[in-house]
Order: sequence, then C-alpha cells, then structure tokens
Amino acid sequence: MSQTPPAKFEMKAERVAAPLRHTVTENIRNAIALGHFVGGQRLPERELCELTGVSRTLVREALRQLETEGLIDIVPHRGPIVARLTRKQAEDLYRVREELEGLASELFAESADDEARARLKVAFEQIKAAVHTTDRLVRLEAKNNFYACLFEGSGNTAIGPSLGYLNSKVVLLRATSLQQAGRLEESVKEIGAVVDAMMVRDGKTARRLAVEHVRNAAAVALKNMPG
Amino acid sequence: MSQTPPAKFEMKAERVAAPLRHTVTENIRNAIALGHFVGGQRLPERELCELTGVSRTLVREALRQLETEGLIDIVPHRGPIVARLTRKQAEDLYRVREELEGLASELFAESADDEARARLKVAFEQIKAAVHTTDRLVRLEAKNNFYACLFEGSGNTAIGPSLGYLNSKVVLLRATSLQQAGRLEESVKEIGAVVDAMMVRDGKTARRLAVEHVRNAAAVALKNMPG
DNA sequence: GTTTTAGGATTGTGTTACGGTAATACCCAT
DNA sequence: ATGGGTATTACCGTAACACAATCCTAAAAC
Repeated sequence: MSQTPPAKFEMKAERVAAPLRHTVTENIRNAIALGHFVGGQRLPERELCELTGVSRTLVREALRQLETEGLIDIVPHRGPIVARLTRKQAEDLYRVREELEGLASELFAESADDEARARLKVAFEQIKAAVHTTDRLVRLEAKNNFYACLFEGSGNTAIGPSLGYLNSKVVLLRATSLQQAGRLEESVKEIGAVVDAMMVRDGKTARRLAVEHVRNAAAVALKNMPG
Repeated sequence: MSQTPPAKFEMKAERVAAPLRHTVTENIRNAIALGHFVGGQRLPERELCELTGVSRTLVREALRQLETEGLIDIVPHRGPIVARLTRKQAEDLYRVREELEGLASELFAESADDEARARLKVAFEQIKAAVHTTDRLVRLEAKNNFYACLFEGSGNTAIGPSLGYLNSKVVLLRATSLQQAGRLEESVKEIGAVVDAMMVRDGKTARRLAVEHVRNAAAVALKNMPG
C-alpha cells in the first residue's frame, strides 16, 4: 500500500440524463439549419413524429422551443412553418450582430485567460479543417463551437444567449444562400484576422475586424435576396 | 363607379384566435415577474396545473418556452425551478442592455416616424401615471408597453427580441430588489430625459442618456446583492 | 446512538388515445 | 366558371397510463 494514490479519482457518474426532447429539438433545428426544411415549408406535427420517431407530446414541446428561438412560426390551427426572413429583417439582424459580436471580440481580447485563448485557437483550427469537408453538419458544429468558446472567453454570460438568438435566425439565410465556396475561405480568413487581434490582446482592432467581418457576411448574404 | 374610393378601407377580420397556452405562459411569467414565485423555488407541474386550471400538456409547453426565455431552469428529473441570478450574471446582463438599449434609443431618435413618436409619448404618460398606483402588474405592463413602442419605432426588428431576453431576466432581480419607491420616481425622470432627446431627434444624446439610465438602474439593483 | 439500508411517496419523462374546432381541399350543382 | 356544401386534414387541449429518477422517512444493522 505504499502506492501513491492518483491525484484525483474522478468517479463522476457522468450525468447522462439528456432528456430525449433535447435531441429532438436539436435534430429539427439542425434540419432547418442544413436546409432540409426550407423557409415557408409547413411542418405538420405528425410528420415530425414519423421523422423523429417520438410522440406528439415531445414534438410539440420541441416546437414551442423552436418558436421562441424564432426558427419557426406557429399560426393557430395551421401549425408550424419554417420561418422566413424578409430582406429588412435580415439587415436588422446583421446590424445588431455587428454590435454584439464586436463587443464579444473586444471583451475576449481584453479579458480572456490563457485557457480560453487556447480553446479558441483549437476551435479556429477546427473551422479551418472543416472548410475542406463536404459535410455541412460538421461545418455548422465547428462554427457553433467557435462561437461558444468566444462567448465563454469574453467573460460576459449574457452575450452568448443574446447572440444565440440572432445566430439561429441567420442560419435561415445560410440555408438559402448556400454559402458559396469562395466566400467560405474568405470568411475563414477574416475570422483568422479577428483571432490574431484577440491573441495579442488588441481589443479595439478585434472589434473593428469583427464588425467588418459581420458586415462582409451581411453583404454576401443580402446580395441575392429579393427586395 | 366614379366614386373615389377611400384612401384605405381596413376591413381585416382581426384574427382573434389566441391559443390558451399563450395566456398560460404569460400568467406564469407574470407571476415570476411579480415575485409570487421567488428565485430557486420549485415549480412542480401538477401544482401549476391547479393554479392555472389547464392540463399538464399545456403547462409543460409553457415551461419549455419559459426555459428558453431563461426565466426558469429545468433540471432533469427534478423539474423546473425559478431561475436565480448571480451578481456577475446581473452585471453582464446590464452591460449588454446598455449597448442594445442605447442603440435602440439612438435609432428611434433618428428614424422613428410621427406616429411612433406619438405612441411612445402615450406609453410614457402611462408609465408616469402608473407610478402612483400600488398595482405592480399595471406598472409592469406599462413598462413593457413602453419598450414595445421603443423597439417598434427604432425600425430595427431584431432589437426587440434580443433585448426581450435580457429584460425578462432582469425582472428576476426586480422581484427581489423590490424596486424601492424613491428609485421609481428617479427612474421615470431619467426615462423622461431620454424621451425628450428622442423627440428632438438628438440620437447621440438619447443614446448617452439611455446608457446612463441603464447604468443607474444597474447600480441600484446590484447594491443590495450578495457577492 | 449513529449509520446504513430499504422502501414508499413525489415528480418528471414519455406514450397513447380521444373529442373538439378551425382551415383547407374537393366535389357537385347551377 | 362560380358558389356552396361537405370531407379531410391538422392543430388544440384533455385525460390516463407506464416508467424512471429523486427525495424522504423509517426500519435495521452496527
């Protein structure tokens, strides 16, 4: 028994109790983000039951959540339809995103600790890697993960949820605009510039570049929109 | 048919079908905002059924919505509890609110049309009137209505929902801090200053005063918080 | 007497089935 | 082709059920 005990045992029971409804919600959300459901399309509850393999109760709960997230509209006695953005709504969205994403980048640059910086770096590498895959879900998750790291490292717990709302609506555009390949690389380059600024703790520059990035993304997304 | 038609007829049948679940959600939300449910308190589904008089299905859907709004936390197999804010979370909330509420005020000052200005003026008068009532629900609705007018008049459709998320969490504080009477009048005066600036279309001043107002509100709210 | 264990009550999770009603689509008669 | 009635679809809301996890209490073991 002279054996030195391991520094820590780690016997957490690994909370695995992820409610089924969460995965249901996420699956529907992803399906919308990936364009499997297009804007304006009706989403009958029964159909979703078949697709997801769960009961109506769970589907309905998922729908309520997606409704408050702004991804679908529910019209009384007609049911859920995938939300559609007008050009004006899209512009407004990007305008607010500028503000918040800029704020997040500035805060991250100025106050993120080393661990957060390392995680962001990794997340960015994943994005770069994801460019070369055809799997859109992988790209989506890489981007989501990057944002999660950014918000976390910014130190402000309110930015994430606020921007989350905006971002989930932006995917409604991405689904249609299909994110042409050329822009994708451009986009990664811009994000890289923001990351660089954040790494050297230059808050002002980070904000400026982030705002610029959002503005460019907006320009591309809005270009092929009616109105 | 040489009769010149009236500029506009307006014969819409005014969709009146408000789903029951909306009122259920709103009632629970108000109960939280008014402090009838305090932070950390458990909210068993069956209990809510009795209080609201509807079936569990509707209660559950309402809970999913309130969860995404951030008003309650749902822990697996324990159920919903009224969300509680740490001091840090509160600070973060107000920080983002500064940014967005400032933006909204600036945009309103610069781009709201006369009708929106008139509506805002009315809403502000309602707030002034509500100070002298003891009915907190009236005050809450007056404030909510004022914000609705502000967002609408700002011309940006994305600010409302974004700030809505923050505001609903702020009520979690108001419920505890009880909004001392002195501050209430002070608060109305500050809002009045913002309104004045907006009325003379002075965007910069409106933003500055709005940010100041949020900052003052934050100071008061945070003063008697642990941490 | 303190700790452990066992069981029961509570509560959330998820399913199924049913009646009611609004919106839509279809069909028929004119 | 148009108008009107009917049938279908789908949502809205309720009710009752089985199952699982948690919490609490009381009995049992030390």
